[in-house]
Amino acid sequence: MSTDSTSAATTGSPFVLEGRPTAQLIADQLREQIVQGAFLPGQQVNESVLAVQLNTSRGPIREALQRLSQEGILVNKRNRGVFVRELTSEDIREIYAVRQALESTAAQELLDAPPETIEETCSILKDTLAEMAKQVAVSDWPAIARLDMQFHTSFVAGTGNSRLIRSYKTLAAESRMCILNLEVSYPRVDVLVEEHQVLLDLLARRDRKALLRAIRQHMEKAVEDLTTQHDKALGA
Amino acid sequence: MSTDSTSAATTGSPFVLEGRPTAQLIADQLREQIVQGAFLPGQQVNESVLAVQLNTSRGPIREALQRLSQEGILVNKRNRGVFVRELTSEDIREIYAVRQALESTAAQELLDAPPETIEETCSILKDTLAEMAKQVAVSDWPAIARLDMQFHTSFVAGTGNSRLIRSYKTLAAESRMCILNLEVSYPRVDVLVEEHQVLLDLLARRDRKALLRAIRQHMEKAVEDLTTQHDKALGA
DNA sequence: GATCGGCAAATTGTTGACAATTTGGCCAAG
DNA sequence: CTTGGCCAAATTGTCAACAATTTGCCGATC
Repeated sequence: MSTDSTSAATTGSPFVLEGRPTAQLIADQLREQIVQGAFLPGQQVNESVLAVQLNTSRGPIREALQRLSQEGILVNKRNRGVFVRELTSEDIREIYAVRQALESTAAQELLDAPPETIEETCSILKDTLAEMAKQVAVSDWPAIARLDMQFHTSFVAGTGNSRLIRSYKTLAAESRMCILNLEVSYPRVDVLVEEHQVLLDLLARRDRKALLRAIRQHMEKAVEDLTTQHDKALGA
Repeated sequence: MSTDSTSAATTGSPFVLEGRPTAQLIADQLREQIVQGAFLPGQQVNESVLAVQLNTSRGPIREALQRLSQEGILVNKRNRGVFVRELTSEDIREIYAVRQALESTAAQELLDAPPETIEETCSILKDTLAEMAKQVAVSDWPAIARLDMQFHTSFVAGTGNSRLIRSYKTLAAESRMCILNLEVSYPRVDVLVEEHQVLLDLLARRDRKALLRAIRQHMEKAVEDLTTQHDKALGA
């Protein structure tokens, strides 16, 4: 914790987890921290210390951790504790295969939706993309990773299909964990913005076939980048 | 577990939730009961009574209920309780749209897998189908519904893609809740076996295109059946 | 010197009690 | 007769203490 500014803990402690849905809040907060790399893969997450850190008891913490375990970003070893999941190249392939399936479906549902739905989605995506470009300029990689997934999540959210969204969000969190480790090996981050811009344009133009192809290529490229990076780190 | 009858308690107690992963056990047990219709849609599920019925405390019960809430078969109203989810026609369309996406992906992954993987999957599917035919003969609808989803789940499981499987299992549970209400309006249950046999044959023949088409049609037909049934019940 | 057995520390799993909140009914006022 | 607020019951949300289990270490023995 400490100074990382942006979100989450913010500050430390003056406020005591305001709000109503407590365990959910903790889960969201933790997910954000994990996904941003505040906890290293394989690291143990201790219930008791979290309880005191967040100024609550182990009950809500436990619920939150269990939730994140079910989402797959934590693993629960019986009577041992929960640990931040370590993702293998195989995991990456799995995640992106499912993402491709869901996002392709989202594309089709979106294109069959009323025009105003498409337009509103495009508008949201445009804003996200603009923000991403801004962060690319200052090379804030965690922010870029966040906006990358926000783009895709908003895309899927445009369908309004709550099951699609629910399934996708889980994968989005896992993807952010992957992307985070990609930082060093990405020579030109601006291609990221371009790639997403292509997706947005194709949606706006309602070019179904090209959009589906672009999604597939986007995913395949990501797997390529992530696995090579991953294997390289492993070999080193 | 005796068939239905009263409900949960059944049992009474000869066995006390043996085993190791307790909360998970409770969740599985509850999911099975809910999905079999032991709890009616909209009905409240009380933590305390479950705790005494299952001879445990509220802690594990709570975890199990939260898990099922996250899966979507229960809904959690803050400070009110958890209730069995009531599915609308819109929900049905959502569920089957995602199922189609995931199952199509599973088909493609399976067809790209080594032959022995396909063969083993076919073998499992064949057994399930045989069992289904048996239950059709005696018109045990809950069993048929269970085997229906077991067929599809095994199909997806054949890919070995754990994310795919995880996402699909959730939808499978929701689907069973839908199918259960379909009983009365299904004049010829044997077409169910035939339909699944077609899917199995196409997988065995590795006919990619036809298999994908069959999956799409299977899902579309299901939505058709389920929504008309649902709307009829609503109108009545 | 290596290995097996037991011991202690740490962590999760479980439990029962207490607090907070929502809901429905009841009573009174208009 | 209707409407408004108050009160009580029921249920979940939270908490702190206790129990069970796993792990790694240390010493004794072969």
